Amino acid sequence: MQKITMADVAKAANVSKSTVSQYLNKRYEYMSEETKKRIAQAIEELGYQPNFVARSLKQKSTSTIGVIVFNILHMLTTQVLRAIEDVCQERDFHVIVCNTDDDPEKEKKYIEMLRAKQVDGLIIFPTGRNYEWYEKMVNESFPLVFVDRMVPDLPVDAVLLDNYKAAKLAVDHLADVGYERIGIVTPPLVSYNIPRTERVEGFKLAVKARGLQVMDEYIVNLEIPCIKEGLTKLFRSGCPPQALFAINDLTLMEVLHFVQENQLRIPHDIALISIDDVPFASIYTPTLTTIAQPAFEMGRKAAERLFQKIERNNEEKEPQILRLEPVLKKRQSVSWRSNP
Amino acid sequence: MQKITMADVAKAANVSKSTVSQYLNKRYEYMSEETKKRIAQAIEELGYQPNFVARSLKQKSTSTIGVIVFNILHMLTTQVLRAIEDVCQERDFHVIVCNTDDDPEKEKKYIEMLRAKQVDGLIIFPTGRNYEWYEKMVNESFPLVFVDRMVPDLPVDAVLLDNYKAAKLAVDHLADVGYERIGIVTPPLVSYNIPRTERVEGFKLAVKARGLQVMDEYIVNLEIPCIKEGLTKLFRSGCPPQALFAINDLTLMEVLHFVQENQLRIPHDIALISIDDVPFASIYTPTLTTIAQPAFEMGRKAAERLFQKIERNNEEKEPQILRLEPVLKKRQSVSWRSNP
DNA sequence: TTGTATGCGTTATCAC
DNA sequence: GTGATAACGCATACAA
Repeated sequence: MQKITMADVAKAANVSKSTVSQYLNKRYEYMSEETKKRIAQAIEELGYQPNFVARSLKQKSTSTIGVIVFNILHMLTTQVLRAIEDVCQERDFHVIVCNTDDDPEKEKKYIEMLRAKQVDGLIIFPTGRNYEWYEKMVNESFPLVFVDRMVPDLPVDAVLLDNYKAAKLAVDHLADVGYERIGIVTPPLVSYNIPRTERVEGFKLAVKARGLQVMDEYIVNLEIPCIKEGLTKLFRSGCPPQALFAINDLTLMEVLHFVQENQLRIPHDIALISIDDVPFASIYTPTLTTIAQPAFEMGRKAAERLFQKIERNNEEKEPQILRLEPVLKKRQSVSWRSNP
Repeated sequence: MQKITMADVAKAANVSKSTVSQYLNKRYEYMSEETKKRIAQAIEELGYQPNFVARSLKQKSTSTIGVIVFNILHMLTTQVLRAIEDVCQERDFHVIVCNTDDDPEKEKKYIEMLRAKQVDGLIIFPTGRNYEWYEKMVNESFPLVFVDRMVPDLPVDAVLLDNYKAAKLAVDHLADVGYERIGIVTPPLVSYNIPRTERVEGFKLAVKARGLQVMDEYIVNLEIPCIKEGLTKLFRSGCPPQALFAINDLTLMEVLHFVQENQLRIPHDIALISIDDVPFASIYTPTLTTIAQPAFEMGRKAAERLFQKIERNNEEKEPQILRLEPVLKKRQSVSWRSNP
């Protein structure tokens, strides 16, 4: 089963390779109907399939982009990916997906390999810990867009949630219905993880803006497996929070486990709000109040921005940080609380 | 910022291109330390990055596989993808992910384009409706593995759930604890969707094997948006089922919505079991009894099988249909029911 | 141990 | 309108 090439088609149709190439690229202008037919027939008979690799080599463009994510298992990632795929589909581009487990070494390797494979652009959910590599791409003005996280001091386009607004939305909603002692649950705060930092920061600002107290012990920042224990301690203390704000879906899961194990009633014993509109929010009992990230919009915007850069590579626009609007989904896990 | 090529490196290091090529491919055997150093230095100074496309053209291998799925948003898909990615990572392969929305036209186009891009193999969650294209790949003995679904009468390796066993597991568990009137909920049965068909078939067999009655009106097969309505009708009828078996996560969601809207109590009013171990199974109230698919194993097995075919392309083994074991996760949504 | 020549399958530039 | 011919960047057989 050796491959049929353009040369074979040319021979079969009694024309030259160049003519076949013209035909394939629809440069019909100066081509006789006769030859067109003969070529079409030869292609058909031989079952010729163009070799895109050769074409890519010549044209210096692969119609392929790379997407490097830190965890493909996150809902957000999947949805963003889906949106990116849709945009690519419209343009006959393909997507190479790579998973880093938030490991900078893997990220570095992927960046290197994908660039070696000559992808036309890269969308990255960055670990945030490969500054030189990001910078290198910027310097070469290689098409690059960050998603979900951004890297400070680096002029790279990024599409992410407006985390401050999301936190404010949560706090304001809780405060509006009468909650005063509000806790927040998050994985550890690390400098390179911007969303976490921003959400906690936004939380503090919003609490203060409401004239409420920011209680340090209400800020639970622990590795995922330790969260339940941390919450247990907090709730055994004298004055536990009346409401918890879970910073993302994974922490929400831990909070729910905690609630279940301790037979707490939502929202009576503890009100709950979280970022990420988990799929079971509307079927949980009670239904869960969440703050949805516009995941598809994030993916679409990121992809569109990337294609802008791919298509007119020259015009060096200012890097643009898109902060998309969170959406409050009011459900039952937060409800009116009369003041004591 | 024009590209640095091997020729540039060769010139800078004062050697020929071939020597550089040797160096890059670690064919050090007959190379003097001196030249090695010079080449290494030249590469470093020029910031040379190999062009993998050119290499691929020459070697007829791209170190890239394609994965065509029908819905990347399904948990199962994501998990399988993740496992595939892990296997590929070990081998320095990359994965191009394509999403078909279960549309055969899109699938066809993707198969064509990915083959044009010279991927070394393909893992497909098939729509089941591109028989000729699948067959073409088989005839050319192009490395191909199906996942989740299989296509009857086509000698293609496939990795899927043992759907019969899964259905039997569900029915037996329900029967063991005393349920007799068992219903099943599924999207429409169509010939090309093997898992659905097998699960319903397996359900019927298992019910009969238990000496129970297969009631046609207990087999709810409707488009997802119609399921709630169908269930409503069923439960208004004289003799509704005591337990429901949801065939996958999407139908489960509909069943849960139905349950919630009608304020039914699980498992008192209706017991529930479903295939797909949804992430909220253990935090739902009550916790949900499910039958887990070994998603990671599926992905890993599929990828390993594909690499076997890629590596020793010749040996034409009999196609192998791997049916993986479902795992019953007993939780609270099914519990002892005393016979009336 | 290193260099030369050739080819991988296309596309692009010119002649004809 | 169509056909030579030369790239594209790398790998490899063979020569030196």
